[in-house]
This record gives sequence, structure tokens and C-alpha cells, in this order.
Amino acid sequence: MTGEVEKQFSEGALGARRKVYLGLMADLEQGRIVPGQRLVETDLAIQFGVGRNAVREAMQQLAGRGVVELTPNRSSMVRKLDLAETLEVLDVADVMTGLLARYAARHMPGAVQAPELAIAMTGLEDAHNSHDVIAFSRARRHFYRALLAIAQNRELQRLFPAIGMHIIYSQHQTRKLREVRLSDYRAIFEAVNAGYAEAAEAAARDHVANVRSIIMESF
Amino acid sequence: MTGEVEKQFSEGALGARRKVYLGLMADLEQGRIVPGQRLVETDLAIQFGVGRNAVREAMQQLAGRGVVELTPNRSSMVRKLDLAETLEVLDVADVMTGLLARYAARHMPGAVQAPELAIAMTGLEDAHNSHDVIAFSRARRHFYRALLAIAQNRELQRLFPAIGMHIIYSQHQTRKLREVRLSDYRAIFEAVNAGYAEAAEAAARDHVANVRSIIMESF
DNA sequence: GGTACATTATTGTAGAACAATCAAGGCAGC
DNA sequence: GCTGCCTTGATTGTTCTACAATAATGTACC
Repeated sequence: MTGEVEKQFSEGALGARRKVYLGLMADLEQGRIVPGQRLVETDLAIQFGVGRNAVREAMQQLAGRGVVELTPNRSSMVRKLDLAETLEVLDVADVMTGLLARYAARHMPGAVQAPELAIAMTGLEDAHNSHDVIAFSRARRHFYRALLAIAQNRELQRLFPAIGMHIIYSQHQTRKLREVRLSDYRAIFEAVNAGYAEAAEAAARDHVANVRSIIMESF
Repeated sequence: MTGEVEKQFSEGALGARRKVYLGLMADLEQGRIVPGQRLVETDLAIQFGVGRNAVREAMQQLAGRGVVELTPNRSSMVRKLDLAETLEVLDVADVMTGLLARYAARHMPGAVQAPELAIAMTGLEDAHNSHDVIAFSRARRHFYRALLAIAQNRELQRLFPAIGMHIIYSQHQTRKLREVRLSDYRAIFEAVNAGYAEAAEAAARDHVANVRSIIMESF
């Protein structure tokens, strides 16, 4: 509700590394850091109130997730994608999102997480109507989280968030990459909800294709 | 040629973190560590002659690659997959390997890395004939590396090795998961070499399906 | 104005130190 | 003998200091 830094949970019960990791992820989602930006270890250590070790461990984690790029003896950078690499990311996202939707639909009948998906869908609509870009990003994250929970595939849960979509969203937040998408999400939602695996996969891949074409126009 | 620890390059010019990372990956491939094994930070630090910091950074990297599992306040473990999670990994491997083969085939015409793939294929046959399980693992890694180089997709290059196949291979090294595979690899090789994208994808996915059924028998 | 050199900023690495947590063994009580 | 608590040891989590190595920047000299 407030403009505050979204302290994930009740208190600072988080470990130091996790604090940095979550902090930077939130910073990216909310535009406080941008692709291409240089991240200096000591600055981050001071900013998050942790030791430099913890920062370095978090950077390894973030690099694995495709959020930052590490080059020896150089400051790490928030990953920045040119058009070519953006399309490469989308090629991977295509098959992975398709897999996600297919499995979510398959496991939907009787899934205990079904309500969460419906809530996430509503949140997506609310955020869309509010024209709040950041709220929409968060809602989208919740939506995918619900899909992943339903899909019941631990390897997919591990790897899907490692796809460079975070960066793509961050680089194109300001663009009009939002109109087309709500209907996309609804199509995915309904196919998954109905348990239509083939339709869900198709909707998911259509969505990625839509994102791709919008990006190609506006790049 | 020798049974030595495969010092990747000429000398110890590697950084400390990388030394631990590559060392543990080699240890896994060569069976010196096995899924389920506990890894103690201080031991590794002594073993590789580096500081504990470097070990912890390497563990973050390895966790991102799906090689170890980190649980707070507990020693990290080499990831171990039960049958269910093995199948989940294979579901992801299915679409990702298919994507890899399709793109490799698409970019094959005129690819400068074409010879490397042929060499890798030969190495695979040699290793198979020699009945050396470890040599076969290395050859298989070279084969996929060549495919990734040809496929020209940086996101795939980043994510594909993060799929938990390392662990699957490690857990089933001793089984007869080897007879069927050489012909699989040859099928992929020939489709890719000919530039037949559809056939390459099909061959790759058939291969994963074969691995799956062999594992399901012998589990 | 450009090249060589000095300076600064930053990362890479090791190590000490201590708190926090978990696992295991031992001891007491029933 | 069994159960449950408690002590103890092993290990991780974390910060700090220190210094070497490297890259980026600025400066003086020609």
C-alpha cells in the first residue's frame, strides 16, 4: 500500500545473502536499478547493512538467475539484452512457458492451489486497471508462481525463474507491452482452469509470440 | 590419457571459486562424489587450497546449476533425485533438448563449429567402444557443448547445463543406460548435420524418451 | 595532442573470530 | 528399559581486516 521498500515478511529475520538477493530483485522489479547498471560490492554491502561476502554470494545467485552478469575483475552489471539476445531469451521462454501451461492444466483437476491462481488472475486485472506498472509486475509474478505451484514440477520451478524474463520486463516496462497481455493471461488462465493441456500450451506460446512481436516493433 | 585429475588448462591460473566449481564438477563426473553426499565447507577449502569464502561462492554457483542442494544451517548435499523428480527433470530436458537440436540444425548450414560436432561424434563412438564410462561422460559433454555452440542461443547456452542431467547421469552411470544411446546420438548428429530441424528435434526428444524408459525400468 | 606513468577504485582472496544452529550422545527420571 | 532433557561438538552464517591483483582514471611530460 505504501511506497515503502516492501519488507517481504514481518521482520529482518532474513539471512544476509537473502536480504541482498531479494532486495536487488525488488529493486529491479520496481525500477530502482536498471539493465546496464553497475553494481559495486561495497556500496551494496553498506546499503543492505551486510558484509561484502554476503553480497558476493548473492551476486553468484543472481548471476545464476540471469539477473546480473559477472566479468572477472570488473563490477557486476545488471544484465542488459540487445534485440538479438532478447529474441534468444524468448525462444527459450516459448518452450518453457508452453511446458508450464501444459503441466499446470494437466494437474489442475483437484489442485489445492486452484484458488491461488484465480486470485492471481484477479490481481492481474486489478493491477491492469490501476495502470500501475509496478503493481502489474508483481501481479504477473504471482500469476506465474501460482502456475508453477500447480504444475508440480520441481525442476521447472527451479529453472523457470532463471529465464531472463525479468530483464525483458524491466527493459520494456515503459512501453505499451501491456494491452495485449491481459487477454493473453486470461486465455492461459481459462485453458488451465478447464484442464485443457493442449489449449493451455497453445495460449502460453501465443502469449510469448505476442510479446515477441511487440518487442520487435518497439525496439 | 592419464588417470590424473584433469587439470583443465595449463596451470593453476584459475581463480579460487572456479577451481572449486570445476573441481567438484569433475569429481561428480568421475564418481569421486556421489548424489546424496554431504559437502563440508572447511574440508573443501582445505582440499582445494582456497578460503572458505571461495567455497561458499562456488556452492551458490553449483546450487544454481542444480548440482548441489543448499539447506540453511545444514551442510550442502550433492543433489539426489528420486524417481519422481528424475522424471520431472526429464520433462524439462525433453523440451530443452528438442529446442537445442532444432536450433542446431537450423544454424548448421555454414556453421564454423561443424567440425567440432563431427569430432565430438567420433569421440562418443570411441568412448563407447572403449567401455570407459567416465570417458563416455566426457564425450557426451563435448557433444552437447558442440551442439550448444552451433545453436547460437546464449540463453540456451546459459540454461541448458543447469538442467539436472548431470545428476541423472551420475546416478545411473553404472546401469546399462548406454547401449541405446549411441544410436540416439548418431540420429541427432545426422539430422543436425543435414540441417533437418524437425527431424533433429524429433531425434532429440526420442532420445530423452529412451533415457526415460530405461530409467523407469531399472529404478 | 598523445603516450607513459602514477594514482585511485574495485575486485579477488585468505583468514580470524564469534554467533547461531543443528546433530548426537549422555544423563536423569520414570 | 524407555523417554525426554541437556550438554557438547560440529558446522554453517556472518562480519571484519588485510592485502594482492587488476582495471579505470587522471596527469605530466614530450
